[in-house]
Amino acid sequence: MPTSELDPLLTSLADARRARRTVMSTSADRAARLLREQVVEGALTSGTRLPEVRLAEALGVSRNTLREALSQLVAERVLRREEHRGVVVATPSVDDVHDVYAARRIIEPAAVQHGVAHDPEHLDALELAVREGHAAAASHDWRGVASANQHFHRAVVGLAGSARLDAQMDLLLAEMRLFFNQMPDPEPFHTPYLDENAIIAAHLRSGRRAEAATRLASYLRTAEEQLALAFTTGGATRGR
Amino acid sequence: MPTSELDPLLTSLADARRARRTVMSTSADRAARLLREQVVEGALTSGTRLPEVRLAEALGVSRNTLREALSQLVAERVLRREEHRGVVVATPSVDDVHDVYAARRIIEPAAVQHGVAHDPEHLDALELAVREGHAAAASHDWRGVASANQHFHRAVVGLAGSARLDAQMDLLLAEMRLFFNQMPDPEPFHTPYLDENAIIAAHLRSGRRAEAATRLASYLRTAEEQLALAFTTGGATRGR
DNA sequence: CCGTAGGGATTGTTCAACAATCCTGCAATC
DNA sequence: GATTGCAGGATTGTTGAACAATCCCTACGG
Repeated sequence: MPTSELDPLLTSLADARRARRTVMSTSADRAARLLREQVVEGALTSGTRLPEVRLAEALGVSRNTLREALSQLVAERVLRREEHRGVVVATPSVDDVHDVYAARRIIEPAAVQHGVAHDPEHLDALELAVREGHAAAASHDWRGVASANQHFHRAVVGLAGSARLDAQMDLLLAEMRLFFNQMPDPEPFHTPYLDENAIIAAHLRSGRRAEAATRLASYLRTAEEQLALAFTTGGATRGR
Repeated sequence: MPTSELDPLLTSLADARRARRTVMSTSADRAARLLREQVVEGALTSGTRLPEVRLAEALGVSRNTLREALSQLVAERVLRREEHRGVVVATPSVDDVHDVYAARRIIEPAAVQHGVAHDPEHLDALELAVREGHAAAASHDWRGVASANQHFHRAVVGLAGSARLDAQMDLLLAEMRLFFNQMPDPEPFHTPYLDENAIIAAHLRSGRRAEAATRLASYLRTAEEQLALAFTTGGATRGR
């Protein structure tokens, strides 16, 4: 290939173009992103039905493109489609809690112990999430603590160095938000794990992977128990 | 609840109804399932564009419902959408190979070692896949060997006991099919791993999880190298 | 050889419609 | 009084046609 010098320029332009694309994107994608955001942020509590016509005009798109967005979100498990009854925000049960944690207990400790991307960049992301969590806790912002916690676990999976695994983890974390939004009193659930995160990050910074992995594993076990307990006893507000 | 005796009948009916729903399903879902099948079975080689009009009339659905199906499949990464250019069967690169294997190297050994569903049922599934592979090899059906291999690894992940992880693994295995379909000579790639599968299954039947996990880990490492090698030197037929 | 204008094809998106299905309320019945 | 039957309305599933925006290719001109 004789063309040599301008190659970097070409690729950078292609990148920019792709970036603008992802910013602009299509109407369906934009609608999907908005809806996903609303669901994950808890603005739409689980179980609420989403009528297509109202939703479409609220988003300023036609019903058909809205349905494309909905298909996308249903495939991501963020929404559930019940035939001829409409799409609803998923209403997870305690079984879903166990299923999600079964997956997390497999993925996260393994990423810590056998990940191939334990570079400074990812370790920085871990510690950044820890600091973010402490800051949010200082101002009694439990929602911020929850966000920071999720950022921490996303960073944990990032250590594996697989974009596909990262995407999968994002889906799992989105479902976690649904769990939280369904709990009666989510606040005390998050704070205890702040210190645990800090310890794990420190272990990893020093290269003590095994310790970090076992710590994370037991961490996840207790978190699962607590969450399941809150679901059964606390009478999580099931969909009517 | 005083109503007691007919409760089982009620639940069984509800189950049947749900089952029929998943069988019949909607047009969009059916189209999506057909397309996914075609892609995974290798009938549609990677890189081929899928024009909406022709595809729609081939499937006997309108363009709008087809687009719903396509949105679904794009969300599943089975297809890739390039704006204003159409959806194409994903054309994986070497980077994708490494990414997929990074995920598998995290998930599979961990499922073997720390899975919570090592019950007879799942172990039977493992051994069934082993036998299926040997049978296919006996009749020199390399495609059958590949299928059996995938069934084996799906069963491995099944040991984790997480439906979500299973679904994720199905996606990864579908991408593996794309890799194979792109290789010039896939036959000799699959057969060497038959014995390896048998050994791992035997280890697990005897409860020797650690041995099975390490064996599987090194297995995946060499498989990744071989596949990457075939991609770079073999001149995998990139999109025209 | 390089750029460029034009035309055809394909995608993104909307609108309007219709059948099928679901939900709600009310009347009729045992 | 609770259940059944039955309209009527609302919502979903699906279609067909249309149009602008964009891409791809080709032929033309410098």
